[in-house]
Amino acid sequence: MTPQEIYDILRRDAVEIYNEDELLRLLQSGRPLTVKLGCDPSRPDLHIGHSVPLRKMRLFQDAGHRIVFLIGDFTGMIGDPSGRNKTRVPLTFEQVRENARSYFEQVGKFLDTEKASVVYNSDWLGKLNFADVLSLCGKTTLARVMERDDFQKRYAENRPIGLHELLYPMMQGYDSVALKADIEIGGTDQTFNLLMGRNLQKDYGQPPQVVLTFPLLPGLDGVEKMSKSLDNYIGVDEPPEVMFEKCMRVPDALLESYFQLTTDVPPETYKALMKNDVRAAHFAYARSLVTMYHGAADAERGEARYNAVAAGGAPDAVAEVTIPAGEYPLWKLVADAGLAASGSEARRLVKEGGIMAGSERKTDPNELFSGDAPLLLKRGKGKFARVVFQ
RNA sequence: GGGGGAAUUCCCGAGUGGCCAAAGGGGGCAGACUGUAAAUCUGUUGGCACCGCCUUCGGUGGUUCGAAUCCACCUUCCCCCA
Repeated sequence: MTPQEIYDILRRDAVEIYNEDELLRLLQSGRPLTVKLGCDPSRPDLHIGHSVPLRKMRLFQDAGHRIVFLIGDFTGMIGDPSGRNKTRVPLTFEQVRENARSYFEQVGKFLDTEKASVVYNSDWLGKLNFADVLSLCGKTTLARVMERDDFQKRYAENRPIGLHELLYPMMQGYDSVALKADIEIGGTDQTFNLLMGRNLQKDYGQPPQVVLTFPLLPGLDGVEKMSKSLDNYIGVDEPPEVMFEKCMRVPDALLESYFQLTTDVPPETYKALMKNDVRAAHFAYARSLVTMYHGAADAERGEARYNAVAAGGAPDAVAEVTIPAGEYPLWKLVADAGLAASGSEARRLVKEGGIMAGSERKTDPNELFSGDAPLLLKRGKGKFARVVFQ
């Protein structure tokens, strides 16, 4: 790809570029650029929302640039007591390294980890003394820091803002100084921090990095951004069947952005598809995404399973639970099969008509079953388990 | 430093001695309708082999036959004044 082609793709997918001319000039300069991406040192379960910036990193890597994953371990080790977030347990050095290792392993799905480097910001932030920190703080003002909309919001709502939190943007910005980053990419929620890096670099006499922000992928609920904790995600490590099914659940209104941000399907193709038949477009999306992460054979399997369940049947492969032979009330089986979190929930589900045993809808939680043959249970629209008596 | 408020179940938020497993809304789950979508309507939403019992209302002690509700201390947060 020529620098111009890379530039065009970036321009198409980025929300903002600060600024475009500098980016084009850098790309055309012919020298290998240092491209920075900041990573959270906590839970390293990657979902396809993460793939948005990672796919751009890949673009740079393929063009021979130096890509750097910056692990924000310094803040992670201090712990962030901010806002509503529950007690966030500070991570230990070992945990951070372990998380980073796992993160990197998953990143391998997107790019060549051999040719990428990983750095930890504790390496330099941990060495600053108080005078250094003060001098760093002197380079901005409270008003500037408070511009950030989440600070503003919290301030307006009388929610606490830790003094150290005000310094986070400074720390992140200083990372760019330490790395002499040419380009930094991130989600739109990082805009302020990324721009802080640009400012600080100028203050430290470096050429300011170009900042590229990319859209945050909305989650399957269509409201919040995709995240594991909100359970509205498609994980890159999920089994093909699950992935396929989740793809089919992507809200219609979001399918276009999912196509654009998470696949290589050309816009003309998916736009035409969506115009003709939204459901068919979902299938196309599911196929291309599952193929990307698992391969064509798995995509076919996922599709076959989806169709079987959609037609009212049961999939071939169902999780099996073995329990000792005997007589059990239905609710107990539902709970033991893992289809309900507790006995009470199992009872409720059965009463509400949410449970099928075999091909019959059951409504009496106390109906007894004993084990001559394995029993297939179905909860709701697509959760299955087979109970085997032994 | 002084004064005044607040902490409730997944979230927001009622409740100010027994009628409270705790109103209402959000979210979740399930049913109907569908495309295993959206919208809409309905039910449900602490646990327990469950018509009864057990544990929950920031923490620890106390008052009372009885406490989410009253008292003491503690913790955390917010507001006002300086």
